[in-house]
Amino acid sequence: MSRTPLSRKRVLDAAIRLADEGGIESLTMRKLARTLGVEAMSLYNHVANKGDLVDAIVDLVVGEIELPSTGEDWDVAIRTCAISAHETYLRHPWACSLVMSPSSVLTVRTPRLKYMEWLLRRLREADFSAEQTYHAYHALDSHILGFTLWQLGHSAGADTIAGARDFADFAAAFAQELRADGYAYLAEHAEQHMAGAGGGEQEFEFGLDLILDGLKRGRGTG
Amino acid sequence: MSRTPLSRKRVLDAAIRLADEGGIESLTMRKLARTLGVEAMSLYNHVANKGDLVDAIVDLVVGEIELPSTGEDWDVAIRTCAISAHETYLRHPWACSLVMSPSSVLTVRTPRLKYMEWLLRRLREADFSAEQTYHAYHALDSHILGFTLWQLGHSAGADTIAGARDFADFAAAFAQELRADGYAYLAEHAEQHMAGAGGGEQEFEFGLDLILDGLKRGRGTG
DNA sequence: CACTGTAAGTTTACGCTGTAAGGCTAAACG
DNA sequence: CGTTTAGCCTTACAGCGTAAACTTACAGTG
Repeated sequence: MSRTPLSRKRVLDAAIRLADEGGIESLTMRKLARTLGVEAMSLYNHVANKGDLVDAIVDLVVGEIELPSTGEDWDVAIRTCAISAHETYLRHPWACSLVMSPSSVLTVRTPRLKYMEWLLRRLREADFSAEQTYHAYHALDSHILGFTLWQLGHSAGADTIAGARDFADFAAAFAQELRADGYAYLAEHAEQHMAGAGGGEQEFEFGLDLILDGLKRGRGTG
Repeated sequence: MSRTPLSRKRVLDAAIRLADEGGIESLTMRKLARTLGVEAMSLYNHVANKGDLVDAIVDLVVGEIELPSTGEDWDVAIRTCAISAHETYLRHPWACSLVMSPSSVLTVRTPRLKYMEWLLRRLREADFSAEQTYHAYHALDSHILGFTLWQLGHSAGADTIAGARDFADFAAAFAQELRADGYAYLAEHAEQHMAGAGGGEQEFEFGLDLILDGLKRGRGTG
């Protein structure tokens, strides 16, 4: 009967697929089981509970982030890593907020530890002081997660709009409405958003380079 | 009978109090009603549904952010605003992730619009180009929300630890364990975290100034 | 005064959630 | 062969958001 037997990997892969398609709130034990042709309770043979399941798929996602091997300069290595993280979180839009969400400071598992250790090591080996590294790490991680989450929030809405009607018309009408309500600068900003169809890579790298340049300038003086 | 009649304000205030105390996931229509001495369905006379309730309390929180009146220099005004936002989100730890969370790009209500418009206006009036303003806004907002969320996630765990046992002993043991597992730099980082008892203001302002300095340097050249 | 319309609160009910407890089946082992 | 055990299923429960219908209280009008 049981055609392909369940396994932790099969469960986790299906869970990621489900979350990628419908968002994390659509990931339900019953629904996940259904996509695997199984009953909900069977999942508990491979997963302790839903929290464990979620932690595990977040770890899988964090494991996708590229950590360039030693050899490249610290700044290009960190830049590559940050961009890879950004792309990874865009591929799995539900993961970003889970990585940041509370309740996960002592539940941190190895892929996350490896990521953190890698980033800290590259900074320290680039001759940043312990204190500078401490600050730099936070500035970088805040930007990676914060910006990506921000971008995800706003692209979710934009998709809805774009799919609904003629985009250009809608954008113009929306900006006009904002201006009528006295939000002139916001209207300008919204227009810039709707004009830049390519997504947020440019903005992401702008902020990233702001931080990296600031770090370079401060190195040695701390 | 009904001693103090319900009202939207009473409902929202109670909801904020509940979320402040037990986190957003502990905010339940039934529980909220109970704290108001009322049945769950009564709330729907003052609130369209739970989504509306949540949107409304997020707006109240965003409304707490200080937007310095014109008169101060743009950089100190924005710095004040960013720090006020940081403190506000620390006061209401559940709000930060909601502000960033998807589904809220066209649901944005006036307090959020006012905040965005204010920040964009200060930048444009400081002679940043439209494009620079676009990037600067994202860099700033990413840092404010991203860093705060990051800090909240990690302080939640720290609180648990601190309350549980002798803090210094625990911290030393934790760092030692990390080192034993080959995470030397991470151990150093953890020690820095546990040493800095004051919380994250210092780190927040470090990243903020990194961005503000970068913006100052780029102004006019774009 | 009675009559009526409306707003506010309650009751009941439905379909959803995560998961504890226990039963069934089939392969693995002595 | 009998027994153990791992994997899966069934049932059940408490809690969730909320639709629909019911009850109550009060304001306005004649």
